[in-house]
Amino acid sequence: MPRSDHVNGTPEASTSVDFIREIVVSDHKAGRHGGRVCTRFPPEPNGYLHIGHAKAICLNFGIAVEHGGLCNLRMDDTNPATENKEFVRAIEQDVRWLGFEWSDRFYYASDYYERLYDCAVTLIEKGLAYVDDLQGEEVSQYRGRWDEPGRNSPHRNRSVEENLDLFDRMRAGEFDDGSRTLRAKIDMSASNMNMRDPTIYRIRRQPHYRRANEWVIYPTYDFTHPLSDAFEQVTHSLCTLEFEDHRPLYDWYLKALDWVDPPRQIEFARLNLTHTVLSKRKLLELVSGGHVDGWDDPRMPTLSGMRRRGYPPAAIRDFCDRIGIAKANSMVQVAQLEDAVRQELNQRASRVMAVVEPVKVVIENYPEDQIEELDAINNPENEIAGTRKIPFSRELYIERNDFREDPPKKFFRLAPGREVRLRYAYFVTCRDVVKDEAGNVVELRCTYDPETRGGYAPDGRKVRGTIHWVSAAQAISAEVRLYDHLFTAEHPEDIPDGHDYKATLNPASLDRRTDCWVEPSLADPMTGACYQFERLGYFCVDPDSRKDHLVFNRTITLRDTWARMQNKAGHNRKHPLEKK
RNA sequence: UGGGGCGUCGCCAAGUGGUAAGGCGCGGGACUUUGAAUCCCGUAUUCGAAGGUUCGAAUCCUUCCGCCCCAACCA
Repeated sequence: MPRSDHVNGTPEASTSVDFIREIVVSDHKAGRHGGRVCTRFPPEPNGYLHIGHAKAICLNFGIAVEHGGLCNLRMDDTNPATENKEFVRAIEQDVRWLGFEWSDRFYYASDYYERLYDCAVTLIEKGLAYVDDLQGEEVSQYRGRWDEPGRNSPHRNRSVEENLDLFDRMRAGEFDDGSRTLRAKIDMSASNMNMRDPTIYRIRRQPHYRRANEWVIYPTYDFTHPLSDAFEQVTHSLCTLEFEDHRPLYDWYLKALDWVDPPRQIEFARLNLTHTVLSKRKLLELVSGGHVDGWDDPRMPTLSGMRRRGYPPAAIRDFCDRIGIAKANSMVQVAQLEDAVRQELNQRASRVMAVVEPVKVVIENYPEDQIEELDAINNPENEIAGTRKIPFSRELYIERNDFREDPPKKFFRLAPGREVRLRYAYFVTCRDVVKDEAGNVVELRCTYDPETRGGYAPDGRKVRGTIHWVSAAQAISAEVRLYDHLFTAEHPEDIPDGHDYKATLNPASLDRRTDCWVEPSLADPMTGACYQFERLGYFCVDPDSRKDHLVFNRTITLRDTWARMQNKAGHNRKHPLEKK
């Protein structure tokens, strides 16, 4: 029993927090930043948000909520070449969908361009920045290497007046793209490469999606970011590990501009997930290369893809809580995410019956024209969800793999001469198997026991198997899209040199079934609604769905110990390109 | 090769000198009109390694090993 339990007297209070929250809590307690807590989520609108961003969103918005603070949503748009409005729209939608709200604190770095320009002028005036005429290759030559100091640019010692004049003319468009830059005057021999006179402004004749042709010079990330944070009075600026090296520069800019009560940058490890990729470059490649059907393809790790797939936002938030925040590079197993999704859906999803791969069953001793209405429970996890009526008749569909002509050991489902329970209906026994010329099973002839209505045997006899079904005459036809991991490789990015990660794309990641049957209660579902198709998994209504053509996405399967038992025979599905 | 980080169970991850939380996964069992859910039980004598300090070390010191990031006018 941890000692803290006794100290604060609450036995369950040993909830540990991550190192960032620890810092924020202690800053808050110490009354730093005037007792305020303000974070921000600063995506660049050059792609769609993915599950890795969700981690950052939950962290930033979560911390703000925990302290009665604020979290800003800011478009970090300083590179007009890659950014656009569609991405801004999608980002807003996804953050909102995830369950967070920023009211009027929606900002654009591009709204700060004038102010940033003024800051740059101040740096020049203080002798801390200069206009450099070195270009591309020369710059990197002068920068030196890790183990050798760089050299000062020959233009490093221009007068303040000359710098001011040149910088003004850069803005006015007097110089060609790339011909000059504004650089911070720091230290060309710094061991941290970021401090070797980093670029502040570059010349780019590139129309901006919001500022059009207003500017021909654009500020760099390293300059823009600390100042944007400062302008917005952010207190804690949380970012990923690769920016750790940039922190001295982040602090330098704020110090150079005499910023009072500057924000503090803290870095944490970004998320990696098995069986997928999370780099913007690769996601873009999957979309533009047509390997998936857009950013919101249900197989994508994007938030819009997950939304379409039927992942509840609460499950994603729960997942982010579970994985925690730390500084060690990590690779989270996708099973962790899937478990969060199942847990959420198990509570929420209405149970219905649907048959994805149908085989017809005829109940020989059931009256030809009779239809019964049977009671079915909507959600055993939630009593107030109530019950519904489902029709039963002489002709039904059951799942093809719930029948085996030659059943293996421990197979509890239907087989010649075997009795099973049709869920909420009757016990039936298979009497005959009808096949086509090719030997495929096309129909099962069964008999039912009228005494077992509702699925109960008055004589107390047991059946091991209960299978789902739909009544053929009332069933509604539907398309069902079954999804699997986008990559068969557990670590698609970790493959031998000379190979393309796309070679590990899973050819079976999408399996469209067009001849499925669902129970009549599903006649007119709302887009996005989620269901559990009993014994199959969780499904949601795809936006492609129409009243006369229902389309369901399989969000995730149910746990399937039977399938696992069968697979145990040793074949793991490791991709041939996977290492070791 | 210089700088910055990180190494605790298969995967995440607590732990902050007092004798290794928790979750996922996995294995076993109970229950079962979803082979689901639920419920039990089991899963690190040891914290990258080796030395040292200490009554006591995952936590402190030393050395070593391994992994990640950095030489864009990307973010």
